[in-house]
Amino acid sequence: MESEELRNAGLKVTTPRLKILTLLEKASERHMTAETIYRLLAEGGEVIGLATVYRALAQFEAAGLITRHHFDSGQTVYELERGPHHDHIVCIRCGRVEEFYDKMIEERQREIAASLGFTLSDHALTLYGECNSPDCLAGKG
Amino acid sequence: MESEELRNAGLKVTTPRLKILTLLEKASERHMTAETIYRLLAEGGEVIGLATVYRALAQFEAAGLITRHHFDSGQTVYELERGPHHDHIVCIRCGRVEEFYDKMIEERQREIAASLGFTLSDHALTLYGECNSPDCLAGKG
DNA sequence: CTTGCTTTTGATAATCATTCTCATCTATAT
DNA sequence: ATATAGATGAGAATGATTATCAAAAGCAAG
Repeated sequence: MESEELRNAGLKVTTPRLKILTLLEKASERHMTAETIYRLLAEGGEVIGLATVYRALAQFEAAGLITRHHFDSGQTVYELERGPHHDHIVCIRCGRVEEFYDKMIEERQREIAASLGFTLSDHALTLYGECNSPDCLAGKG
Repeated sequence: MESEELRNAGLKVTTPRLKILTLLEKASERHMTAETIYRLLAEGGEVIGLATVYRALAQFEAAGLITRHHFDSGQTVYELERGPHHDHIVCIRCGRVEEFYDKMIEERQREIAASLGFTLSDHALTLYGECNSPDCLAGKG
């Protein structure tokens, strides 16, 4: 239950936090902007202040519940942290996001960082291209 | 000469554009924010409107003269396009940026995109870690 | 090398995403 | 039920970037 997750993260269990966390778990789209989360909640009748949405997202991120991504479009998107690490591929036409994991790339990154004298702590890999899904080719995807 | 580059890019040769392009070519730091470019020019006695800096950078990017990067800090940095493609590794302590190119990673990316049904057009790979340079370990790097 | 027309520039207003402020409200321990 | 630290919401503030518009500069023609 979401209450547990919040408690474990050292956060008080409040209505706004529960609503936001639940949305992140239930929404069909895994990668959302703060604005989108705010809007989806409002459309569902749950009006939560935008500032509260930003605050909760920052706290969830600090607690490791979610991850923040900066794609090249400049938008900041949040994603519920579940399952193992993965990278992203974004469709430049319809914006759809897919995930992937590649062991070889992960290993090479560590080698490269080491060879440059860095202690690797994180990385961001995003591929951009055109997904050729029917929806995308049609118009809006 | 820079005038040529501007003309080839289909841009009129103007003083502000020349100054900005020259700075990008001469500066010791290859990755700069618009604000930094503005400040460096001002310090060098070349006061150019900040709006003009942004405009010129956008035009240079459209012309393929420079590239824009979004690192996870959220800041937008511009880099003169010279030499072949490369990716970046950023020190999370001092902000230093190094470049690298890895053929194996490049190839895997193409394979991954294809396997997911995408036509790859671009990618952004940035590693984050601590560079262990003396300057960085000291204090400011 | 002046004229005229188009583009560019600079100062500043506007916009957008995000964070801050602060008075009010709520979760939770007692 | 009560006290209190922490959370919320509305809107102001901030920072980065873009838009507006009058004045200035580039460039082609005479």
